[in-house]
Amino acid sequence: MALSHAIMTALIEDEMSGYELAKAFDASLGFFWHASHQQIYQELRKLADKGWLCQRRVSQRGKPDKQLYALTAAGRDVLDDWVFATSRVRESKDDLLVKLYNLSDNNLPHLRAELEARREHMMGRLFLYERIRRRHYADPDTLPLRRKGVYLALLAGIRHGEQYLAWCDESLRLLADVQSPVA
Amino acid sequence: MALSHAIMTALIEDEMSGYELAKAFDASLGFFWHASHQQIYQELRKLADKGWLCQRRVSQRGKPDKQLYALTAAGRDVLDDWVFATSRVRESKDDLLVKLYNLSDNNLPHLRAELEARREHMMGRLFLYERIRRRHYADPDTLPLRRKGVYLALLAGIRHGEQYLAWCDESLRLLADVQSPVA
DNA sequence: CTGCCTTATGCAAAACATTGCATATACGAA
DNA sequence: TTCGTATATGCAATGTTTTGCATAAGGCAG
Repeated sequence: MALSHAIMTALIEDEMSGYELAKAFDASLGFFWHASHQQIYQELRKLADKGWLCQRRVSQRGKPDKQLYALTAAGRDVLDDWVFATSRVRESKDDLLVKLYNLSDNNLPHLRAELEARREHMMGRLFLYERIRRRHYADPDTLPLRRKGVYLALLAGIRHGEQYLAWCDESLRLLADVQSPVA
Repeated sequence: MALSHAIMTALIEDEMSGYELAKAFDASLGFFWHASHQQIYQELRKLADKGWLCQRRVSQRGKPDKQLYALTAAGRDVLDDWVFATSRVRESKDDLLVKLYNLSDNNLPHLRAELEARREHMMGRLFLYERIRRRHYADPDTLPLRRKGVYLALLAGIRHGEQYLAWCDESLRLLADVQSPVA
């Protein structure tokens, strides 16, 4: 219901190939909307069939041909309408939280390790976010409107990351002084 | 790949019917793992077919019969093993963040309204979480181990909610003094 | 006694997502 | 010259999730 819209969103300013889109997703929109290249290629074709994107083949030197996709006027309209539809909140579906319901002496060390891993992962993610913020969004108030929106999405990622990190720490602290079962 | 595990997790302590499970999901695990009743019924049958759950029909007075499902030893083993599998992080897929990439003078009022709505929604959610916390998890350090895990999951929800609320406020602030386009 | 709500379960189809595989060109390193 | 990596696209099968519909009994309000 919305990968299509995420893809069209990525094409607002520039036409792109499936491959470039996959990269762009990894570097921006994909922070909150992951999509594999297979999904992207399939969706691109569907969107082109519907007339929301148009396609043109481009030859390149030293590289295979690529298919560039651009938003059509019809696609632009669909996207604009979609923004006005009310969207519901989706829960995040984190395995780790379900696993924590199963916490026992037996799996405690493993779950501690998973918490550590999440902590590391999120730390790396935060460094990346912060670098992007410093480079492109240092002064949010002066940004043009659309960039403010992008900034707020990034900020959501940053705030979420900070909070998640703090939660990992708090969790590890609570689980730190649990006694190992007596042998 | 993990709805099945969430369901088995919900059955660790008590046998339940599909209907009861759906309710339990809405009130606890469903905070981070939403599942509709159709999904639950389908999954329950699959799990029973695999021998991870066992089924028994119970007649009730003044109500239709219900199918109770309980975790088998095999199911218990599968669940235990699953906890040890490393789980990857899933991104949250929030429509609103994608919509913010489309921010314009045109949709600004609508997106502000959506932010307000999220704010209200999350506020209600937080009240609920806090009530549960105060009632059942007032003193985390003294909880038995498994309950500590459940508490940490709840805490993740609380921290996430607080952060989300703050982000909504920050976003509304940034978008508050944007000039309406001159007519 | 009619209509609506809650309890209780389910089918079928469609939409969406993941996994594994397959193909091809070109560049640089060993 | 072979191997790995990056570019570039795709099929097929499977698995997961959503949407829409259907059934049926009992309780309660008007």
